[in-house]
Amino acid sequence: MKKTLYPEVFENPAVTVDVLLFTVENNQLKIVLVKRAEEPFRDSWSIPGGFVKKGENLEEAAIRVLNEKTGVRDVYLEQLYTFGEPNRDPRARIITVSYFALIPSKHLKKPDGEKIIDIEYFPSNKLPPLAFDHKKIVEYAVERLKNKAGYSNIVYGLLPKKFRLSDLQKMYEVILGHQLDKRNFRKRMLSLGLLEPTGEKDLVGAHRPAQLYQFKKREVVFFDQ
Amino acid sequence: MKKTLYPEVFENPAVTVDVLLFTVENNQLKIVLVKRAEEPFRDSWSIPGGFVKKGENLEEAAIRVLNEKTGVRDVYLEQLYTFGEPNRDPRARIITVSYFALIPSKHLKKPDGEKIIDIEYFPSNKLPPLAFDHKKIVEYAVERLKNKAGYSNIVYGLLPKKFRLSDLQKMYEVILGHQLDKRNFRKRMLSLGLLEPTGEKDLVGAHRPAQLYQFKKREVVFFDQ
DNA sequence: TGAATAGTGTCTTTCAGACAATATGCC
DNA sequence: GGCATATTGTCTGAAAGACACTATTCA
Repeated sequence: MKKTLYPEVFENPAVTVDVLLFTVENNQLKIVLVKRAEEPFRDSWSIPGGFVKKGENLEEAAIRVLNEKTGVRDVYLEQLYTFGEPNRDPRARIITVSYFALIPSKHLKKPDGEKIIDIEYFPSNKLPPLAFDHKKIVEYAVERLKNKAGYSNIVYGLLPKKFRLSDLQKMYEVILGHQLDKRNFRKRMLSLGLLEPTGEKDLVGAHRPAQLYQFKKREVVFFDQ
Repeated sequence: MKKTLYPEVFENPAVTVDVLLFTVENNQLKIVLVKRAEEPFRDSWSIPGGFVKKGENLEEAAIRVLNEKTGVRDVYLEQLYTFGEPNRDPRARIITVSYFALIPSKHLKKPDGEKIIDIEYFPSNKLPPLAFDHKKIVEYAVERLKNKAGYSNIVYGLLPKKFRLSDLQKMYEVILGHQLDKRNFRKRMLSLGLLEPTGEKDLVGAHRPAQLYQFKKREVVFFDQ
């Protein structure tokens, strides 16, 4: 079979980016979903996503789409996986490159667009029915997040600049889904050398004040890469 | 800005799959490259790849393309990363989903197509000039392979059905780029429970014959997922 | 018996995990 | 003093890493 130099345009699939935006709120790992305003799957919840534009690369597209749909800026995004089953979208062939990110829950804003978009956090283990193959994508992302958490400072995105070690521990506990020993957790976190004490103390509450820490670097460091 | 329900077709990028096919030969980690017969980058070496067809999913496309270009079948493929810089191909917007695989070096065959395609193994640390952004893709894949090797039986694909432990060790040494202690290696590999002795012995050479082993399961198991 | 590779065990160090008492500040 | 949270160290078991000698076959 002869292959044409230029692929037939009509065969080109559309390419989207989907952003899995996680947060921790009320001791639960939650994910941001938006309600679809159009068919197919009108009124179903879905992962915020959008088409990749001509001049932008995939990460730029993810950043733009995230901002348009959720108002969120300045987050660390990591490419997750590319889903491309031929019939995952009933309208047309749409291949989606998924990204994930973690943000503090208060960072979410409703976008300023002309129409109000329904946007909401859902506990990652109590999802509503989702459009397309989005259930599978969310489950894949949750799995990856749990695996990555143990070897990274990925939770950086979830915390304010200065935080208590007990805040940090709580984030890990929620993501991993189980409790951690306080002494072992502190030992390990501090030995990684990613944190530094700010010298400031948290003076809230009728109890001993906690040292506030911050991450030395803004970049997320992965230890398995 | 109003978003159309259906993306403008002319904006759709082409989507390809590229397969990074590694082997170990002469104690070197090598990768399969094909010489381009057409512009752009005519006569440059490149990663075997091809366009995703309408009815197939990404992995099916990778399997097909791999077979068409290299004659290789029945390999374990793993999705690696999706590259989508807008100008990575001078002809048009082409987004590529990369996969990688490992095969015994003898499995490579020149394809039976109408024209002879130049296809060759290159040591992964001595690459010729590559077309497009393929250098970056290969380097990314080599890095991932090294990181994965320690936690998986991914080298399964590199060995014949029955093999000596010293063969297995050699594969790891070549991929990781450094030597391993024989006793510690055997201790760890056998304790993982993935291998079983076949009872057969390798009677080649003027020395004590080696026990031949095989993997219990055909599936590649990753310990970090 | 010499050459070549197969096969094996111990010690040490390191890391993860279990576990409980003291410290500090506010009321 | 009572309450609430912060902070700290030891022991144990498991796994990783350093390290050297014996076993088997063939020429």
